[in-house]
Amino acid sequence: MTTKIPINLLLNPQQHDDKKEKKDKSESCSKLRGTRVTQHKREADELFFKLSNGIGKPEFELRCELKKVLSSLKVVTTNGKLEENGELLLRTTFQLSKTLSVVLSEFKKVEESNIQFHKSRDWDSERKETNLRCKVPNFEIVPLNTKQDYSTGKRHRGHRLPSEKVEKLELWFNQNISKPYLNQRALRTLVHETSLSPIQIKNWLSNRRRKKKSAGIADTISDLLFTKKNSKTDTKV
Amino acid sequence: MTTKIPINLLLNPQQHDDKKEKKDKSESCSKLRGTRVTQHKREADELFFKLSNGIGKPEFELRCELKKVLSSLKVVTTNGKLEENGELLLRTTFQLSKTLSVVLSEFKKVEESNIQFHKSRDWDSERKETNLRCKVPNFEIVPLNTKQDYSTGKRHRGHRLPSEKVEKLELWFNQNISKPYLNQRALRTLVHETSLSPIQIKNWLSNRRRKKKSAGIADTISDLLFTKKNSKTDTKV
DNA sequence: ACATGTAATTCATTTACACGC
DNA sequence: TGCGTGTAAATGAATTACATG
Repeated sequence: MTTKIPINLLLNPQQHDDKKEKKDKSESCSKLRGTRVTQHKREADELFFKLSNGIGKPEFELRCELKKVLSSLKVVTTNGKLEENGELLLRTTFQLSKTLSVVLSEFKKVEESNIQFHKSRDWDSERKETNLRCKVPNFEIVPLNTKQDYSTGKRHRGHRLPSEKVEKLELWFNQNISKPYLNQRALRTLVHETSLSPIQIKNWLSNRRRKKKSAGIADTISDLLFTKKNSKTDTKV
Repeated sequence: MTTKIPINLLLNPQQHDDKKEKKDKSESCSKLRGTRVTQHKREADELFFKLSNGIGKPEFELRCELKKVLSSLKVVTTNGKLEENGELLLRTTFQLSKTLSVVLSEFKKVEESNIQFHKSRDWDSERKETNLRCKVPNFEIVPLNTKQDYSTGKRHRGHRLPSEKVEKLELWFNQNISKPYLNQRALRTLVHETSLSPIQIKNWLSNRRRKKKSAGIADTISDLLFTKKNSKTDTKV
């Protein structure tokens, strides 16, 4: 059993958040806005240190501390004038805290006592030996485009197929790259593996072949032209 | 004076073409559909050879031959069962022919006799010494997103700024990356360079700072999560 | 069954503007 | 004022489904 967490819950407090999240955040931070930076930086460091050593604590206490960490870090990252590396570090910390907070919320929802999170590689390996119990859900970060509900059975043009099914189709396509055409047996296998209809699989492969064709040409020709494809002039922090 | 050619005119006969282009294409090719492949391949090779040696020819003749080349190549690339490299070569040829055809059309529009194209680097350097005359327009391939007309003065949210102006702003941003904030002098300079309003420039820089901030965090955190950002599993031809 | 055309939809991104500090 | 941030509107690429020959 895997609990799915939409990626937007873990993103920057800037875009792709849904309204509820935004409301919640601005509320919890408003009282701290405008206060001195260095003080909050110290406080945040302190809290985060406490937090990272307090894994055995009950879930509620952890959540309270995380909230404080998040608020403090929010202030620091908003108002702080730091050198680049310091700011990056703070932002990463903010994100990690937020991730932890989201995961804890999910646990709350599952309404189990004495549960553990095991999601991020680093956290995981570092405390394998601590009090592991039963009922450990697997968390999975899902990209935004697979959020929609396919249980209704209603399918429309433009609506995305679940990404894990697309992955399986992609795998088959790459394994049969030299001749990416279906025979009866392959179709049956894929239908079984993906639970998609034969029509969907045929459509998908047809579209995939077209995409491959197109992509190859575009790259080739664009090397010969002046066309500057790369609008990725972003300077990374 | 530069003549702008939208990139979509040069792209694959598959997507992102506008309706007129599509109509034109299907008409000119329909009569050839279904005929034997090898015959047309030979014909195409022949024509392309003739073409590449016939630079001194009048524009009209060149255009006729290009049309034939395009039709033939269309058939070959559509129906042909070739090994991968051969197909790629054919497609590249198709694209180059199409490029030439488009450029010639543009010349037609300018309604000048005895003119030369000098666009692609390779074509250019190879025939520097041939009959160069006056009135040589500069062709520029423009990306799709700058297609819209800004002459009306009507601006809306979401409507893209001309890419050359964005480039200038991007340049300024990167040159002042450590402190990307405007002073009076910088603002005046940019207003003069880009012909954008002060408000637009302020907005752009504000949005750009936000983007930088966000990008840095997203990258950082996504390295730590399982989030697979790269949907770029395309196998290039 | 196939390539191709294209409609419908989603997604990330870009631009503009609102609000509060 | 200028700033960061929230968010609306729009764009364009990509995805999926279906039509045609």
